[in-house]
Amino acid sequence: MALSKETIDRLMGNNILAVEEIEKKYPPRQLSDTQYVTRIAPSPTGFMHIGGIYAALISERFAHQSNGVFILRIEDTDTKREIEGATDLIIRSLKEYGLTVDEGPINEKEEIGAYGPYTQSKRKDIYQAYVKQLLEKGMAYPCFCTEEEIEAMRERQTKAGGRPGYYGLWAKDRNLTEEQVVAKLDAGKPFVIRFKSPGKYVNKIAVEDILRGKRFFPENDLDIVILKSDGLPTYHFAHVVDDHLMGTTHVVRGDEWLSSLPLHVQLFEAMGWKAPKYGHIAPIQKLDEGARRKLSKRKDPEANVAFYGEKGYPKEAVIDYLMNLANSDFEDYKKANPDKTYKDFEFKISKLNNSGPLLDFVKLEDISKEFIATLSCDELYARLYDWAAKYDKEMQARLDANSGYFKQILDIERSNCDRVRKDYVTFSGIWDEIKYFFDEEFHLTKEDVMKLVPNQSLEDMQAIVKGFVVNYDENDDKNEWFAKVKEFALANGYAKNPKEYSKNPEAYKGSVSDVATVLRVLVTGRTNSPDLCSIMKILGKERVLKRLNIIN
RNA sequence: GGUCCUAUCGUCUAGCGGUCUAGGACGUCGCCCUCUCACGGCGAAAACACGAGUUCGAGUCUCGUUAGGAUCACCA
Repeated sequence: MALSKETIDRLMGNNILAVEEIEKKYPPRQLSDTQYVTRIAPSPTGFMHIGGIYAALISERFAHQSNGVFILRIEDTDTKREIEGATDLIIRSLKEYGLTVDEGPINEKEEIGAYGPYTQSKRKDIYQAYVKQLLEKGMAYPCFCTEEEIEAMRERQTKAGGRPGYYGLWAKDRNLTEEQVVAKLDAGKPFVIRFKSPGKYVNKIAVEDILRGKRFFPENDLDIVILKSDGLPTYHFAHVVDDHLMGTTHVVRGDEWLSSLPLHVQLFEAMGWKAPKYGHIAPIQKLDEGARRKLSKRKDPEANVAFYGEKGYPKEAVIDYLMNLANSDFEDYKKANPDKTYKDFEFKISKLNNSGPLLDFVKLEDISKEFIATLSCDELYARLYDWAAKYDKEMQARLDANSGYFKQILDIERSNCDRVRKDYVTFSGIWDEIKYFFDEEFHLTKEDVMKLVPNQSLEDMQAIVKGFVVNYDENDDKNEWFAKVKEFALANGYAKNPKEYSKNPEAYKGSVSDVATVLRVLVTGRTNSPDLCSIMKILGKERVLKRLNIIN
């Protein structure tokens, strides 16, 4: 019972594309069955969510691992929520994390790929052509209900204990006669186009999910809106049209879509198209006062990928962490293959957790630390510099002014030793670890020292300094340097090692480690630091002596 | 409320009927190494949500219960 051609033209206008023409422009891809086409389809509504990167990583791996195609499609059909610059941010974020898109927008103006446009607002004509086709087949109809009417209907439905929605007898515009439609059109009433669902709620359908296996749902019987009054499609319809035309083989998306799966399957069937395979992934969650919840865009700063950049987590660490969340055996792989990257790892989408992983910063920090430890001094310097240039101008200025000095500092126990220290967790945290190397940041007082070394008297500390200074030669290597410290310690009532001391604490003033601690605190203001001998060499004799003199 | 998803150490998880007195990683704790702190090495504590069933045998299969989560828009 389709409407007449005239009425459909009034509904849709009369310069609608022919669907045959469209289909011709989007030929099936020449790919084998084992090459997958995936996509991520974010909305430009604000910042890039870490969950978006997570989903992108999964889709990207899935596609590229199979020698397939990874598409970026911008879903900007909600003009009210759209935010200026958000598309650009999405593109930049993906790029930053090494998620290479084969097709899609590459900046605000250009795009790559033969199946575009990849921005939904630019595909308006395409959707409308298919809506018109559905109208012609009598599988869709105009609905003139106002938002208030729909709202009132929903209220009545829920009050009566029923299922809310535009379906069955509630779908009052479903069987409008041609005359009624024309009359409403004449009256200038705004309308939407709804899909005339052929489904029955009591029927059960089976749908295959690549992560979860076969699942059963009630058939969809909701006459959902496919074309909004602004002429743009809703997600459901755009998804079906785009993924058909673009040849998507696997739709990997958030599990919030699971419940509309019956609808999407039905839509594909109504269009006469083969539906893609679906995989629904659970969202990343966080622990909030003992309860798990989805990361909130508004409440949680860590939901924003920019957060990780600002903090200076290396992007490799973030990706490795996310990969670990997706496939926990990735860390075993990394351990067995330290030189390989996540791209060499055989990612298995079926191994994804179905309940939603919890964001764990302790683990991320561990991965980050391990990664930074693999960097050479020059690499670390370059990475730190890039970070500073973007997020910390003051730090950048310091690096510019003292690059050689910084490299010396960053190289302590790095290139010249087989086990690299893991003091640096993030780029933003490095400065705090090393700022004692800068006199303007070094304000140690006698009182500070006494607080930091409570088990040594001032006299003993002064004696240690005196004993150290007489023999100090800045050209000594590590062994010579330490031999002198030891010599002094032994001659002055300190045990030669902590074990000896703890065996017989009454016999000593402390152990050689106490001697080292006194020197360390005086020189660095901290009770822990990398190799003291190296630090002193970098600082230079003059400054070392000045610092040692603090307690005199 | 309807529909749907999920459930193994604190966290990420391995496990796909016997090889599970449940394995790994991070974290925690202890010991060793050690000039401090680290690094490294070794070790410990730490989990199958609960209840029925199927079976010779259940973490693994079925059903219930409970608890989390998602969804029910002219938002995606």
